Amino acid sequence: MASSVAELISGRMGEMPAGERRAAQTLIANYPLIGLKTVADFSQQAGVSSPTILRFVSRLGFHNYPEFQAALQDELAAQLQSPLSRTSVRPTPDQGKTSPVIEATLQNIRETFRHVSDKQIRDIVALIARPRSTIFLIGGRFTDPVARYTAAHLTIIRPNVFHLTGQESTWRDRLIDMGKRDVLLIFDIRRYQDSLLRLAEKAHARGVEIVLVTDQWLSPIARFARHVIAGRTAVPSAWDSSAALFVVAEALIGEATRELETESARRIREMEELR
Amino acid sequence: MASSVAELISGRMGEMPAGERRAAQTLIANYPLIGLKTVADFSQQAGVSSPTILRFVSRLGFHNYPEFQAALQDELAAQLQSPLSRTSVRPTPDQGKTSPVIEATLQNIRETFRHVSDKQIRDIVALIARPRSTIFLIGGRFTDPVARYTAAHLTIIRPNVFHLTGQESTWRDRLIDMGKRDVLLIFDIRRYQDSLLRLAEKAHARGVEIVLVTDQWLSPIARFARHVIAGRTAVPSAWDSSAALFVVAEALIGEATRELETESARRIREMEELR
DNA sequence: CAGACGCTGTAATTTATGATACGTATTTTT
DNA sequence: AAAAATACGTATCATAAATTACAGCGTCTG
Repeated sequence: MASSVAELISGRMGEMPAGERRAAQTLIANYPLIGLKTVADFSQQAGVSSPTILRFVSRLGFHNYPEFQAALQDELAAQLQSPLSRTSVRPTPDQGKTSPVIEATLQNIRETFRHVSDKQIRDIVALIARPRSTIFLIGGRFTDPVARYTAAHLTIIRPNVFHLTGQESTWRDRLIDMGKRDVLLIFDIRRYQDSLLRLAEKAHARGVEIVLVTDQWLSPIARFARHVIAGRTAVPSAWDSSAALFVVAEALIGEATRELETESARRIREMEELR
Repeated sequence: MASSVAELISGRMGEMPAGERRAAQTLIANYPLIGLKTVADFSQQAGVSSPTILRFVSRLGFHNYPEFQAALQDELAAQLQSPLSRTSVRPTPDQGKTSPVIEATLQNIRETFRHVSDKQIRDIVALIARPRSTIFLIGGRFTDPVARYTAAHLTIIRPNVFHLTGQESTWRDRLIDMGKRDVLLIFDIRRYQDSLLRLAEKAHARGVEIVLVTDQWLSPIARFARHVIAGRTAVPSAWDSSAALFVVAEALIGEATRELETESARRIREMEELR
């Protein structure tokens, strides 16, 4: 079972007539992007007619052109997810023999921050650092600890930070305290929890600014969120990894601390004195 | 002159209405492949209608959808051309590479696992997976969330997992339940907490096997611990980073799950049925 | 509270894309 | 060298995709 389209091609290049071979060569030379464009583009680039392209694709075993494009996209998706697994590039310089799960985790963190812009972080931090707003935090079954971690730090650098804890009914009642100036920071990865969605919906209805940290498949809460950060969670293990979300949380904490530098320094000093 | 589409998006995300922002978030989360599919696919994935996608694209400054796709393809082409420049061809080229704090975090994780031997992990997992023992978990001010996270997972794959929560007096009383067969998993980084040290000492006196996950300066609890894992926590920020500890926890969870594969599968199945 | 504005989805419209039929050219075979 | 078979391109068709028009809805504003 040939896995990649490129493999398929090199396997059957021999049996192909001249025109189709030109198509094959063009595709390999611009792999795989030319295959994602239209048949017309592809045919022009290859210097053949569009039916030739279609025959070529059909010879590869695909029933129609979109099916062929879907295969290319899937490959590309897999490649972009884990750049290190590319067959062409195998840099492994000194990172040597850490376990695959750890490597995947590191890659997830990197990849996550590739998709998060500075501006996004700054915008969220601006919300978090806004002195007059109250901040509520909550997470799902496995991510709630990350929410707690974040809360533990934020509560030191600024007032009015509350982690929504305990029974669902308990924090549902806290909705009454939330208003337009306030911020709800939610961590939610699949399988997404209905209870969190309901909370987000109601909070949104009250005008609360919702910040969502989720996985790359986006929790349905994204619908109500002002800001969404999508972290990578896939690792070769029975569980998803929340490490990337954890690092996102640390990044937010770090930036918020810098933002609130003077105030937080004062708070910390006062706290020390209270011991 | 904004070069990348991702950059464009993060620049204008703020001015966008809710629906278009959802589109933006979905695109960023699956960058850039979802943008190469059809408008219908994109809209469905984002949970909005196709006109919203078109308006979103138009707001980014493109005159039509194909033009937008062409821009994405050009980016992708540049990226695929020189795989090694993946890190340099970034959505936000203004910061060069990932922020120093993130880089330090990644380095910490890697460094941590360089010093942790497979045997160490295996020994600890053997303890955790021992069916007859009860497992208690606890952490310090900032690391307790990591303990909770670990507990949340372990409690799924095996019985008798307890996170020591609430007041110090509460968990001190749980000491009475701890015996020689049991395991106490402690997370503690500086500034080390006296309360945890006292707990560890007493548990040790009762013959409990203590596993300590700490920072590289080793919590005093190490004196009582059967196994110690020292993670790196230093980052250029106001706070220490617990990310390495978090990944250590995930590694333990992952290995324990594999170890208890058959039993945990059965438990998970039963749990599903109980819904 | 009424009116205006802006956002969003449904449905109709237009565009362009993939697929097919057929005739011509090219190669292969005897 | 002639006939057969295969390959290829032109022109046409069907269909799927992008686009536009419009109406409903919610949200701010005076």
